[in-house]
Amino acid sequence: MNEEAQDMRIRNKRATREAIGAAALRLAIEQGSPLVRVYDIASEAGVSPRTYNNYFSSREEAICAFQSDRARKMGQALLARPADEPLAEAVVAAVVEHATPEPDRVGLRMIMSTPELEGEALKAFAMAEEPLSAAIAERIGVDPARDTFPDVMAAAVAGAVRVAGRHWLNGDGRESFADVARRTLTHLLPAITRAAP
Amino acid sequence: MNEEAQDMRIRNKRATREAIGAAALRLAIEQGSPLVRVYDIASEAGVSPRTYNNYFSSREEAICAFQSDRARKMGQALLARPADEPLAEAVVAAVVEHATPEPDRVGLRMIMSTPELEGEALKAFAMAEEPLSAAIAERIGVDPARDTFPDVMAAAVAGAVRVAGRHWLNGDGRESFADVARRTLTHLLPAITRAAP
DNA sequence: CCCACAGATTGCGTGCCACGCATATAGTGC
DNA sequence: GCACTATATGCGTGGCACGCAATCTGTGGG
Repeated sequence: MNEEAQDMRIRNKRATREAIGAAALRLAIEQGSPLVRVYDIASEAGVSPRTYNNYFSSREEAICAFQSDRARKMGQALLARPADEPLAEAVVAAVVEHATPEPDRVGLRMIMSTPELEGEALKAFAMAEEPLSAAIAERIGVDPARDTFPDVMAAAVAGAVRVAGRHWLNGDGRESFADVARRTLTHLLPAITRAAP
Repeated sequence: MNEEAQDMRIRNKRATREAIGAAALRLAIEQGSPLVRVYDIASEAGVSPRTYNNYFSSREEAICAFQSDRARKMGQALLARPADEPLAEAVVAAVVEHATPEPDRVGLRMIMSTPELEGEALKAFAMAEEPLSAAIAERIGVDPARDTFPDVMAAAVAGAVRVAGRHWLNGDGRESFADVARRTLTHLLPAITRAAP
C-alpha cells in the first residue's frame, strides 16, 4: 500500500494547500488584499501561521494559488487532447475546458486591480506556457530547444487568454468568458495553423 | 523658468532612480539576488535606505528597473515609427531598436534564473503591452476597448520578445539577440499581417 | 538680500513577515 | 509494538515596507 499511502499524503497536502489558498482568496476579496494578515489566513484555514508558509512564501502566492492551478490545468488539457485533432482546434478546446466553470468575477477583478498581485498573476499564466509549449512541440513534431515556434505560440496563447480575462471583466457581462477567449484566440489562428498544414 | 526647474527636478529624480536601479542590479549580479541587502543598495547608490524605498517598494522592483524602462521604450518606439510603415515591419523595427545595445547576458541570466525576480520581469514585459497595443490600435484604426486584436497582438509580441531572450540565453552565443527576436516575431507575422491588408 | 514655499531626503519607530531550528505529532512499514 | 519519515507547530531572529515628522535644498517673490 505504499503508493496509496503516498497518494493519501499527496491528497492531504493538496487539500490543505487548497484550503489555505481558498481562505486567502476569500479574505482578500472581503477585506482587500493589503489588509489581509497572514495570521488571519492561517486561522481561516485552520492551520498555524508557520504551517501557512510551509506552503506559500508570500501572501500574493497564496491568494493567486487558484489561478496558478487553473493555468497548470490548461496546459495539461492540451496534452490530453486527441493527437489527430488539428492544433488550432485542440488549443481552443483546451482553453474552453479550462474556462469551465466560469471564473469568479469579483476575485478576478480584485486580482487584476491590485498591483501587488499583478506579478503573481502573470507568473500563474506563465506557468501554463511550458506544458503548452511541450504539447505543441509534440503535436507538430519539432524540438522546442531548436525551434522557437512552440514557445512563441505558447506565450501568445497564454497572453490571449489573459487579455480575454481583462476584456471579459470590462465587458457588459453578457458574453461568457469562453466566448471572449474564442475571439482572442481567433486572432492568433493564422499564426498557429500556418505551421500545421 | 518654472518649466525648466521642473524638468531639472524630473531629471534628478530619474537620475537617482537609475542610480539605485543600477546599483541594485550590479550587487544582485555580484552577490546573488537573495543576499543583497537594502542597506547595501542604498549605500552603493549614495542615498539613504529610506530614500531607496521612496523609489522602489521591493528589492525585486529595483533590480528589474532596467528591464522595466527597456520595455517601456520598446512600446514607445513603435509609436514613433512612421505611420505609413506596414504594421509587421514597424513592430520588428521597434523591437530591434529596443534590442540595442545588446542586453547584458549575465544580468539577464541572473534574473531569469531567480524565481523571486520572475514575477517582476514578467511585469516589466507586461508594461510594454499597453503602449504596444495603443500603437497598433492607432495604426490600424480600431478601438482597443471594442476590438481585442491590438491587446492580443501586443501580448503576443511581448511574449515573443521574452521567449527570444530565453532562447538567446540558452543558445551558443553566436547569434545576436536581434536576430533571435526576428525569428520569434516571424512566427507571429501571419497573424499580424492578416489585419492590415 | 532675506523670506516663504515646495519638493526631496533622511531618521526613527512600528508592525509584519519569511525562514531556520528544534520539537511534537501522526501515519506507515516491518 | 517499534523505528522511521513526513508533516505541523512554537519560538526566535533578521529584514523590510511604510507612516510621520524634521531637515535640507533649490526656486521665485518682495
